[in-house]
Amino acid sequence: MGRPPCCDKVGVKKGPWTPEEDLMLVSYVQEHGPGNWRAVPTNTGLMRCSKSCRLRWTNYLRPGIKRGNFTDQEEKLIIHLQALLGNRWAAIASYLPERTDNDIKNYWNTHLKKKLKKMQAGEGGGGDDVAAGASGPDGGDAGGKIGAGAGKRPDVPKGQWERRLQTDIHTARQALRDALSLEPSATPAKVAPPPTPPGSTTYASSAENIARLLEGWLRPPGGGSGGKGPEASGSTSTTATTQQRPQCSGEGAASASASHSGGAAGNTYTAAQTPEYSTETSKMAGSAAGAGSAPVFSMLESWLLDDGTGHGEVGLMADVVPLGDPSEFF
DNA sequence: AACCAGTCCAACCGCTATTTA
DNA sequence: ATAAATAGCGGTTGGACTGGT
Repeated sequence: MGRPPCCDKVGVKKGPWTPEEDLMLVSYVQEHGPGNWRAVPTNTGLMRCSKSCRLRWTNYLRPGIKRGNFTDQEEKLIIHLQALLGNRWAAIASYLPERTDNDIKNYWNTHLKKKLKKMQAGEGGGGDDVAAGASGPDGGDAGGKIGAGAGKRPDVPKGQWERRLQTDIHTARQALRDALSLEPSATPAKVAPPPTPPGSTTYASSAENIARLLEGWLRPPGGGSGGKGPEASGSTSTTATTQQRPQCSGEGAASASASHSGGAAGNTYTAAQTPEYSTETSKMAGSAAGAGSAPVFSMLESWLLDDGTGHGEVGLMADVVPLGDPSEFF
């Protein structure tokens, strides 16, 4: 009965992606758009399973992805959303359109978890407001999956859990308001896009990314500090190295003529054209989806900080957060 | 300079949810 | 109504990198 896992097929390549593969995938998606991942390997000739292609696109090649350091704002947002939603990284990521769920998850596991632990140890349980969320740093439902049974409670009527969710939203709003007001310089009403630290990399467009990748890839070995060519130890790590650490391939961003400041503007496949990217996030970010995080933060914050009761609280939540099993929230 | 332990992150794995035939 | 196929999510891991000794 059970279907065989797609990746069990023989001849399916695993491991790090090469720039060439990235290029193939990007050009395919530019032409056809994301989705129908099943067809991607066959149509592109990639020896990857569809799952791997989708993951590569959403976590790495998709336009508008910001990489590098998380800002304090983002950090606080993640902490509070995690307290509210648990480890539902995709839902949390919907509030941070420039970040992938994988990124947020990694950041949580490597940074924030420890940070909160330390803080809690230091506070002796008193609790900084940051950790004052519903379920604590690890989330009461951590690891829980929608419908995953283990921690599942008896069915709650939808109306009931929505009311409870709304109550939680009020709590979360209050907590977030507190957190955001801690920022001395950042007036909630207009939060400038987080300044990009010198070392961090903003992924303006996938085409640009690929251009940069290929630049490093095609460079004769010995040219750069990280310049092991394809022939050296296979292709592994070239991708990660060049992308994670742009300085390895020379000036990195400087080599890219594409519009860096305009986010995805320079890409032929704009964020607005990307269904996956445009659906939820564009509701918040509007037409400026690729222009940095400001619009997103502004809308979110204006919602969070809006004292006017009311209209559309649940609506926004329903728009932004895919509502799963209600029992996950309690 | 060499070694080692810790950190970080891209990618994989297994599962559930949703869609389709 | 049912089963199969596909998409998506969250947890985990492997390996490169970094900093300390």
